[in-house]
Amino acid sequence: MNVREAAERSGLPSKTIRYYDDIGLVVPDRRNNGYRDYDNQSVQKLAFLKRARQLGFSIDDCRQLLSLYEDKDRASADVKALAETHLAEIDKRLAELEHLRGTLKHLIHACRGDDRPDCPILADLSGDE
Amino acid sequence: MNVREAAERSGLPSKTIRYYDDIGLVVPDRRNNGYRDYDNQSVQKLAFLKRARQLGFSIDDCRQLLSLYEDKDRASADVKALAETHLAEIDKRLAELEHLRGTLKHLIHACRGDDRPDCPILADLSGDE
DNA sequence: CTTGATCTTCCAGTTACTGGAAGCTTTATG
DNA sequence: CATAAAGCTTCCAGTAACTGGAAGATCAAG
Repeated sequence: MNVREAAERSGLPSKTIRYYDDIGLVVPDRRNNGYRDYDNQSVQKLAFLKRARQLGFSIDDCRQLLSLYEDKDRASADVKALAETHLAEIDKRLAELEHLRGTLKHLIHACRGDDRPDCPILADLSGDE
Repeated sequence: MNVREAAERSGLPSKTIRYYDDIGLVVPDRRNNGYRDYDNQSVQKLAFLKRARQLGFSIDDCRQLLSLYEDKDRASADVKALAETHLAEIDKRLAELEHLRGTLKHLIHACRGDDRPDCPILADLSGDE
């Protein structure tokens, strides 16, 4: 499929998809006319990238994550170690997101209007880790 | 306190803290010698920014989030609406992170070594929403 | 067979930092 | 007191990851 359809299915702008091709992150086949030709697997990788980038993982992180599925030469233990490193990172972010959620929820329920200047949420903003 | 100590306490590099001053995100007092002087509240905002940025919220999002605590002129209903918008965004990201976590966990447990080329995780990469 | 939409590459601009130079201030040491 | 190291300042240039726009090729419809 063309880049436009890959964009629609993955949720990423075509511009970004071409950029990911340029940097070798998701490289599609080319047709005789030079057009990029994406298959379903590439679209899935792109959708995965959309998620992971949105969640603050760097392009380099994403490259590693994608390599988990691609690098057939890597030893099984390495794959597992790499995946577990990223899993720990994800768990850390989950905890931080949940903290952020709690802070905001607290704000909504406890601090309205005139009470806000005195509300104690700022003291809680930085978390407790 | 000086920028260095604010950096140590918030976890952000001093460079970034100066940048946040430049763009008016967290503006400290200045001493007579021109040095920036941060108080605890600013440090807490900086730590909050570290979290939120790491989790993929833009500077503009962060500006809004910080304004929830600062803008005393805003009507209570507006504050609540803004906070709830961001809360919804956070919930969406929580779900995405959890999905990512599930994918990785599945990889670790179900696909090792020689089985990987055939493992069905790629088909699951893009999620189901 | 032309018009309009999509595709291509390339180059410039944006966001959010990040590193380094040049210089002032403060602090530690002889 | 001198002076050297450390830390502060501003400013300017560079990086990462896009993002927009120009110039031109290609394709699908009327």
